[in-house]
Amino acid sequence: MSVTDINIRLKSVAVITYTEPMVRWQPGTSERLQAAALELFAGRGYEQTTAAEIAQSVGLTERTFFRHFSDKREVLFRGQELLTEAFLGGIAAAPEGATPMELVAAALDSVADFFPSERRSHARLRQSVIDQNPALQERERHKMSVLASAIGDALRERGVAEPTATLAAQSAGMVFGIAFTQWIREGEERSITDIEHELLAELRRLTGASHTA
Amino acid sequence: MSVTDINIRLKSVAVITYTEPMVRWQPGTSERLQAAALELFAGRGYEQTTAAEIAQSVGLTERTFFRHFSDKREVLFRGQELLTEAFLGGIAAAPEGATPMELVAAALDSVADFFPSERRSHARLRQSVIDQNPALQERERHKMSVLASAIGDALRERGVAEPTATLAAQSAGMVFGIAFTQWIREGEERSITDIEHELLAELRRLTGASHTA
DNA sequence: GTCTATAGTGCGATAGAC
DNA sequence: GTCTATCGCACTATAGAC
Repeated sequence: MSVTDINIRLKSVAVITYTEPMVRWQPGTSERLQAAALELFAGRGYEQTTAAEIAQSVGLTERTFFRHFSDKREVLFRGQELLTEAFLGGIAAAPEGATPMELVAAALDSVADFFPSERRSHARLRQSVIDQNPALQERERHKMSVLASAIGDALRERGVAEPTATLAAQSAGMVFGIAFTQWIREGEERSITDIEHELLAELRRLTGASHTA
Repeated sequence: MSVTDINIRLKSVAVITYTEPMVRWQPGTSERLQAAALELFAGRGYEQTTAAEIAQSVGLTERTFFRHFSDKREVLFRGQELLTEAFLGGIAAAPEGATPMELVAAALDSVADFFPSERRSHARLRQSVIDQNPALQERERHKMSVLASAIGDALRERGVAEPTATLAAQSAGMVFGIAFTQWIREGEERSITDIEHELLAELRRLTGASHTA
C-alpha cells in the first residue's frame, strides 16, 4: 500500500465525517460556554465555579475557555457589543437636524428589540448572578461606560459640541441603566422604551425644576 | 504554676513591648504603601508591578500589603470614602425645603476642598495610571457607582421619591465625573466647582432644549 | 507567616477545515 | 499547503484559608 493510497483513504473518511459536520468542533462554542456558565453561576455561585468546570461541562478544557473569553467574567457580558451597535444605529438613523436630546431619545428607542418581554426572566437570572458579585458589577459598569463613550463619539461625529456630547451620551447611558433595572423588577409590566420615556420626562422635570420647594 | 499565672506573665510581656511604641509598626503604613504603589505603577506600569514589590519597597511583606488592601487595585482608591462623606455632608447641610436639583448642587459644591489647584498634578499622575489599565478603570467606575448609590440613599432619606432620587443621584455622579476629567485636563484653570456649575447649566439646556434644531 | 487554589499567560503539539 | 480551534503543560501573581 502506497502513501497515495493512505491519503485517498483518509480523504474519503474526511468526506464521510463532513456529512456529519463538526464532530470535534461543534459550532457555537462561545454560546454553549455562556449558557453553561450562567447555569453554573446561578446554581453554585460565581466564585464557587471555576473556569475549568464551565469548560468541562461542555466538553472543553480550561485553556479553550480562555481562548473564547479573555477572563472569567467576560462570559456573562457578550452581547453588549450588539447593544452598542443598536444604540449607534439609532443615532445614525435620526434625521439631520435632530437636537442632541432627540439623538439621545433615538438611541434609547433603538434598543427595544433587545428587550422583549420574553427575555425578562433570562435577564433577571443573569442580573441576580451579577448582583451577588462585586467583580461582576464592576465589569457591568465598565461595559456601560464603554457604551456611553461610544455614544459620545457618535454624537461628536454628528457635530454635537463638548461638553454637550459627553453630557448627552452619559445621560443616555444613565437613563438606559435605570430603565433596565426597573424593567427586570418583579411586577414591572411596561416595555423598556416606555420606562425610558418616563425617565427622560422626569429628567427634564428634575433639571428644569424651579428653585422653590 | 496555674493557668492564671501564665496569663499574667503573657500580659506583662505585652505591656513591655508596648512601652517602646511603633518600632516595627510605623504609622501611616497604608499611606506609605499608596505612595509607593503610585510611584511604581507610574514608573513601570500597573501590571508589571507586583504587590510583593510594593510591599518590599517600604520594608513590608506581600501579606501585609493584602492586610491593608483587599486587592491590588484598591491601593489606588482609598480616599473615595472621604469623598463620599463630603458629598453626603453637603446634602445634609442643605436647607429643609431644597429641591432635588438643589440637593444635587449642594452635594457637588461640597467637594471643592478635595480638589485644590495644588492637587492637580498628583491627580493627573494617578489618572494616567488608571487610564492605562482597564482593570483600574473598572474599579474607578465601580467606586463612582457606589458614590452615586450613597447619594441616592441620602436623597431618599430626605424624602425625594423614585425615580427622581436615583436620577438625581446618578446625575450628580455623572456631572462630578465629567467635571473631574475636565479639571485635570492640561491647560484647564477653572476650579472643579466652576466646571460643575457650567455642566449643570449645560445639562439644563440639554434636557430643556426645544425640538427644533 | 505559610500554604494552597484559582486566574490567567505563553508556547508547542495536534487535528480538522479549506 | 494554510488557517484556526483545541489541547496540554509549565508557569506566575493574586488572593484567601489556615
